[in-house]
Amino acid sequence: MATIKDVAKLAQVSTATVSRVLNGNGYVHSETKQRVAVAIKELNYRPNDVARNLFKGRSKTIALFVPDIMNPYFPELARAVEDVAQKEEYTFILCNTDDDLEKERKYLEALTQKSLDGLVIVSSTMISEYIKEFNIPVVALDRILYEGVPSVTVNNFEGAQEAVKYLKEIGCKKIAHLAGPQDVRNAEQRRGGYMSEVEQESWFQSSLVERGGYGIEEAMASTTRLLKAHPDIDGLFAANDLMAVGAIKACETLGINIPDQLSIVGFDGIMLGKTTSPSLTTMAQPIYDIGTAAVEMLIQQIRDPDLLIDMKEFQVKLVERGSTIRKEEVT
Amino acid sequence: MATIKDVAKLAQVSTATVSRVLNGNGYVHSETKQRVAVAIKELNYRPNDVARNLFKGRSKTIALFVPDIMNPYFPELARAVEDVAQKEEYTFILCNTDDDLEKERKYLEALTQKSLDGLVIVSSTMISEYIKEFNIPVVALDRILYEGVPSVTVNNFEGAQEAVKYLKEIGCKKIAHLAGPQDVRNAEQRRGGYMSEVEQESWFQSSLVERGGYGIEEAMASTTRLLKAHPDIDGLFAANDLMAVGAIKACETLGINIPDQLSIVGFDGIMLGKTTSPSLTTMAQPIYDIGTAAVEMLIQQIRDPDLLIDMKEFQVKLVERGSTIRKEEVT
DNA sequence: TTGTAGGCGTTATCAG
DNA sequence: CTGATAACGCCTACAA
Repeated sequence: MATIKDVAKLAQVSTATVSRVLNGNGYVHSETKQRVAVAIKELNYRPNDVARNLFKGRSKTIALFVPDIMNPYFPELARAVEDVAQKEEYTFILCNTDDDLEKERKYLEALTQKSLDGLVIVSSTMISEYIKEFNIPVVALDRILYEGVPSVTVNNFEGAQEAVKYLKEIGCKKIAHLAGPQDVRNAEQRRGGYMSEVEQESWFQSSLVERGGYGIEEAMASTTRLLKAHPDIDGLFAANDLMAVGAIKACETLGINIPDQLSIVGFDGIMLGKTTSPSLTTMAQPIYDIGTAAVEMLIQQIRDPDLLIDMKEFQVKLVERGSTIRKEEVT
Repeated sequence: MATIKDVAKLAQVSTATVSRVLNGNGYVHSETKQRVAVAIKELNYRPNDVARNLFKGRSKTIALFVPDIMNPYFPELARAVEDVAQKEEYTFILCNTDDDLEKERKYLEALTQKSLDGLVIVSSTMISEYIKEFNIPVVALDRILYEGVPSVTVNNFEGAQEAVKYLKEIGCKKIAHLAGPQDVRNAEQRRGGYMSEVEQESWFQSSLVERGGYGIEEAMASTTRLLKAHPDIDGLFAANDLMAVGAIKACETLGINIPDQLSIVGFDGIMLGKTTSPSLTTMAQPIYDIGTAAVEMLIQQIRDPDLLIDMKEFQVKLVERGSTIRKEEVT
């Protein structure tokens, strides 16, 4: 690998001059600039970023922390973040945290040593103390960490309300909820939205809410329990699409026809919902846009660290597909 | 951030000594070692990796090039690569190349400037010249690049043969093939496997092979065309799971019952195949293991650059699910 | 067993 | 307009 010295020697100038033409700083006679340019081309010289980073103390690198890239929600997010990073000439590091505080800490420590510039993080575990300690620009995504960290989220509460309203409107008379993990903020918000819509209903009982993890298998079990206890449920709102898919699978096994006997609405709008049979009606998040917004916010923070904290909230949108159907009015 | 100098000062030794205890090099009196250790703890000192990398010329960083992380095959792969990287204390960089040669080149250039240590690459476009030029350890994954690059693959040809044999065995009398892109090596191998099994059959016609991209939508169109032209097809082998899912969706629209009227077998074993209705019979790849093997091979290359080229081939395995059914013998 | 000094490749400052 | 030179933080001969 050629270094700046080689270029300087070949062009018969000092390294300082080469550096100047490289960065477009200071004055350089156009003729010497030419000579340098030629030398650079000649040697196929590329500046060493590591040396640069050492000098500057930053690395033009950002990381994305997700619980698990295999969860279908995250690839689209990762894609968005990577696209922007690439466009802005940042290197993109991906970390799977498994929502494990210890793993998060390790990653952060390792990356700090590499002068990481910033971090987009999806986490329900990461605590303020840690982040503050590392003193690095952060944007929280999907789930708010704590006051004082810029974040990008969606209107979980209202989205959930809308989902339930929709189920009511198409004629559901008894609507259950598959709730997500208690320690995940957005899951609680969605449950809150559901509750606010059904609490006053005469048919409501607390046993219509079934708790579980954010996964397919668990949701299948939950759904089965739910339908055994309440065979007359005709509407189901799942806290995320994965759970909704689990519900669909469970109903397939139980011989319950969707949407005729039971209408199901999910949350997230992941691709998976398009390929099930029936395909899944869902409250879709603009996942790609969320990711884009998050990095852009992050890069702003990096450029101007004492920018005021920004919070952006996206709106979810009802996407009607095959898992719900409007009941015929029986007047 | 505390530096090695701060530690040296506090421990009343030279930076050389601190460096020695840090790296376990050379002799250091156990007592001074203690003092240094205390100072390190005291200052919460962490060595600056950028400076280290500058000195050493390597960065403890590896990258994974995939066409698009949103393609359901890749998250599992990425997870595997990242897991090993993390375990071996490498930083993991993810790049979406869109199978675009120019993008690949840009990434490679940028990463080379950052002293990338090695690269796992899934690509049908990347050409030998480029890689050689950058002179960096590489492991090709899923699709072989060219002779002389270590690679990890699966037995595409035999796997495809097995899929077709299986369809025959369960009683299919006319088996079509949804072939993948012509410029993707593994797609051609799978087509080859199919051909070798059907060429001799009296019912075979070349129009039973329908070409298309590796995506759902295209496959829906191809399937529809295929079934219009040959309504009597009772078996279908798709070059990958995504296409198979497309085929299932198309049949749903066409009112063709799967598996009763048509048995479908995919290739890859992605999670998506579990959630369709019916669920997808497929030739499953050990995706996670493949990823693991690739990085491990890469790290070996990094440690010992003039190791002999290694090629590893994994076996695909038939996973029977709902999209195929054994026909009753009519004797 | 420990310290000194030079260098990894760049950039910014300060003279000239 | 250009060239020395001192950092950035760390590591490894070479001396002592």
